[in-house]
Amino acid sequence: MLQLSVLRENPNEVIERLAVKNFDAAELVPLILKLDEDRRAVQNEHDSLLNQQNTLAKEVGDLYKKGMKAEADDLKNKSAALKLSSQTLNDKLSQIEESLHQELVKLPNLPSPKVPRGKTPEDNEVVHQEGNIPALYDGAQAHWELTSKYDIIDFELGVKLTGAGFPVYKGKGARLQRALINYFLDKATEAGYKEIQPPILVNRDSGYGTGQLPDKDSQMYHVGLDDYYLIPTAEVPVTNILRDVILKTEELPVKMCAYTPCFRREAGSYGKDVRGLNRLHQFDKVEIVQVHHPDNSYEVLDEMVAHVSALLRALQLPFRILRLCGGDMSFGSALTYDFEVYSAAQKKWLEVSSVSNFETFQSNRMKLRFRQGTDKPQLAHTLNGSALALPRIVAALLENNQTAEGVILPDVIRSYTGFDSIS
RNA sequence: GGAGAAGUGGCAGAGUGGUCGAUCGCGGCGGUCUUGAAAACCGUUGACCUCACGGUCCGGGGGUUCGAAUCCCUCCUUCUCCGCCA
Repeated sequence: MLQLSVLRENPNEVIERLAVKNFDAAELVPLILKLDEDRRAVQNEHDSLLNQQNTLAKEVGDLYKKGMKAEADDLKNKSAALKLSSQTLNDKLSQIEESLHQELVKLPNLPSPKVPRGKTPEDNEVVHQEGNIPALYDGAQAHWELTSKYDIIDFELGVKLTGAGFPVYKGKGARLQRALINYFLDKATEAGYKEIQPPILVNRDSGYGTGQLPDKDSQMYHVGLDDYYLIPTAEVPVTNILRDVILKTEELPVKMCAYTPCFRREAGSYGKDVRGLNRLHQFDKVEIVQVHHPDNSYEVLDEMVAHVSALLRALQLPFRILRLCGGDMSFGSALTYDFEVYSAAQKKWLEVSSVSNFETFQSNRMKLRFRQGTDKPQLAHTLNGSALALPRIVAALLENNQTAEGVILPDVIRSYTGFDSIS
């Protein structure tokens, strides 16, 4: 959620910058400012009525103490009239506040100046690429063929148990999952992130805090009986740990990481992109989250990008980094870098990580603040990134490292798996 | 699931209808003293809206009253005991 103060001070700049995200705020911004003005006017009126009521109530008390019952009863009548009109104003005030809030949450976060204009993924800017695209041998297969050939991931069995997009990992496949999770968590811990094991069901407040609610609720699985949501990413419970918290400056930065399964309904995505591990309803992911002072959050974003790069480098996967264009960015992000690995048999770049700075967009929603000395509390910046999402990493590892004799695993993961190859 | 108790400021804990936004303590911050520190002493110390005046907030919501942290209803949460259980 954008801060009202920003809208008040630079309404035109807000409109211009949102245009980079292809969001037309030309009507919404003035509407919000009008509601804001109304709110303050009504609140002033309401305040002064309450003030009169408070004064009257005190006078009534004094009169009773002095035994002047008749005068007191007189004032009571006056007070009753005041109460009626202040109630009306109060209703009006809540009404305005509600619609103000309703309109305000419609505004996406402002893109940082670095964000390129553009509408589609083609307009994303490739800022870095490294690693060699492997030349595969003649009989090379896509990962969904390899997984069934070696019996390590069973998609059909998942359909039997649950439905499409819920694969069953078996034997070395299951072991590889566990190995990657441990490896990623160890690396995050080395980098100073505190490991968290959060709930994977969250309530509405949490969903709202990170920005999934109210708009993207159709992308989350919902447990109706208890009104809980299955998390689409660990970002939701982990960032919400600090909801309604005022930190001391010395406590910044807060660095947390977590492994969780993630659940996404992926409503509306069909076709060949969903083949095999490419798009699942349940998948494993290690997430890194930082809460930072606004002054250097962009340096921290670079640091997180470097962390993810190091992981992919260690796994010897060819990858590239994209700076997302305005049209491809998420609602709440100010700047996002996507990581894609090249999966050689599919001959496709697959997104395996997304690292974003949300600036104060999330912290404003969840009242996540810090205090410098005895100053007023100030909104912190929140950042997060996948480090990493497993399925497409597994897909690329299988496809890129396949030989006629089997899949050869990269060195760094072997001490975690306990085996060197899958055959 | 059954029975009972409780939810007040960073923590601890008073307050049960009328200057209570809230006593006191601890912690925090500032100061005096000290070579420095500790101790001691003095002062200060919640959040939100508002340019300000002023207003709001004692788990959430609703109600009674001229007036509620204090009374009533309801929901939520926590604790204790019993039952069940990974």
